[in-house]
Amino acid sequence: MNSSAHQLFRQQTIGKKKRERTRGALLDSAISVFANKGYEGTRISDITAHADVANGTFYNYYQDKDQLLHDVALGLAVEITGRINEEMSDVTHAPTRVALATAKLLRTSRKEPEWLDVLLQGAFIVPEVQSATIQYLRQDLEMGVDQGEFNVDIDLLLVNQFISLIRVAALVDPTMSDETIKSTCEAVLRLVGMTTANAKTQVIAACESLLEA
Amino acid sequence: MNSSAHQLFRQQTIGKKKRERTRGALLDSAISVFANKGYEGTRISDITAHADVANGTFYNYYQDKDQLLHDVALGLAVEITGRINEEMSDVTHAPTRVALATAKLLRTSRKEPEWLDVLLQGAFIVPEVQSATIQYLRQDLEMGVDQGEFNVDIDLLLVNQFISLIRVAALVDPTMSDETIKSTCEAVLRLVGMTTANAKTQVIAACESLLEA
DNA sequence: CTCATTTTTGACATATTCCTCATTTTTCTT
DNA sequence: AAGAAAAATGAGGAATATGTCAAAAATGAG
Repeated sequence: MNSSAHQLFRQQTIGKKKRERTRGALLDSAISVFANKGYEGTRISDITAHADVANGTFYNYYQDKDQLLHDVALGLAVEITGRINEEMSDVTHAPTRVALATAKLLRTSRKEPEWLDVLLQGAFIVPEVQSATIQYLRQDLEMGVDQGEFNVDIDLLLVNQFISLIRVAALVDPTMSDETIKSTCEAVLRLVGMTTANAKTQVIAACESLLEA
Repeated sequence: MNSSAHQLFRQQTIGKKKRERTRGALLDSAISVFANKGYEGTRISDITAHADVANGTFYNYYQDKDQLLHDVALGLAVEITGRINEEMSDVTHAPTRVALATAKLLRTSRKEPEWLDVLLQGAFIVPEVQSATIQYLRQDLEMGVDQGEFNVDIDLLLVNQFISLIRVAALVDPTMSDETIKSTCEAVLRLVGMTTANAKTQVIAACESLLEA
């Protein structure tokens, strides 16, 4: 086995001691297996087989699947939100930030569909991952209200509605076409109270560099 | 065992032959167990124990869990959408229909949280249940566009976004407060392109008889 | 009530997964 | 290169689940 396209955690552990490298292999394998079989449907042996290590090796690193999901999903959350926020450090217009972040996230999912899948599974199971995921989003939403662009109460329900629109995009169109990305960006802007027309305009402006047509 | 509050399928099979009554008991038990342990996490023995029948009895009725989920979720879909549609047969204003249907569905979930939970699990796993669930919704959405009230393209993505907002309400607030119901109704109307203000007005008008405050 | 038919039962054989740990292999420091 | 420490191994015992079936029990039509 060990035929993952991605290498997120192994990349991070190159050069380090064997212990960290094996952990990286387990984490990378967990991404693939969780994404393909779902968290519940995943057996420990699926992960060790995928990582090309013996069954017992798993238990040198984790006590159970939950701990593994925790580490994997949190690692993904840090990686993904970190990248996106970095790339948007100079954007101060809230609708632009929200549209851009959504588009960038969904584009990540086009390249690495497993990442978003596992991140979202984690966000709905591990509270700590949910917090990490929500954190930046909530800031941008409140910024939008302060700027008078968004017209809606920001609460836990709204933030979860937002995340669920992301999830649906990945579910309905796993190839994540530009069309799906644009539609989703527009939908989240409508959700936060922008008009259909404004949402369209914002998405075109914010994503012209990211997307075609 | 057999301590369900609800009695949906047993109610439907009272007076019929033993075979149908046992099937009803299995279906009712499946609702409770699927809702509490999730489809993947459910063991056949959980269901037979809950239904107060022997292990082998399950196999007199179903070959596997999938078939059971199919029957349960489809039965719930028919029951729930049937009731709601009947109660709205005289409503022709699309925004009112959508707000009302959403509010009624979520109120059902307050009384029988397990029903909506299992229905949605089914909708994401069994294609036939998804079709049954989407059917009426899509009609109302297209009606809203024709009436010039909704301002958005109706496609599979949108319909799934709609359903996911329902799901989130149940997830974030299992008690399903009036507040959550109203917020969700407003969110779905914003999603289909109404302004925040219009959405609020519509929800108040449509749901004044259903909800307090 | 009778008894052929239908339905239920639960022990059991099979299969799967988990987790441990004594042993082997690898790592890497000196 | 030697050798102590670290890591990996995989056989196997314990626990859990599945699906079968001959026998027992319940049903309900006449």
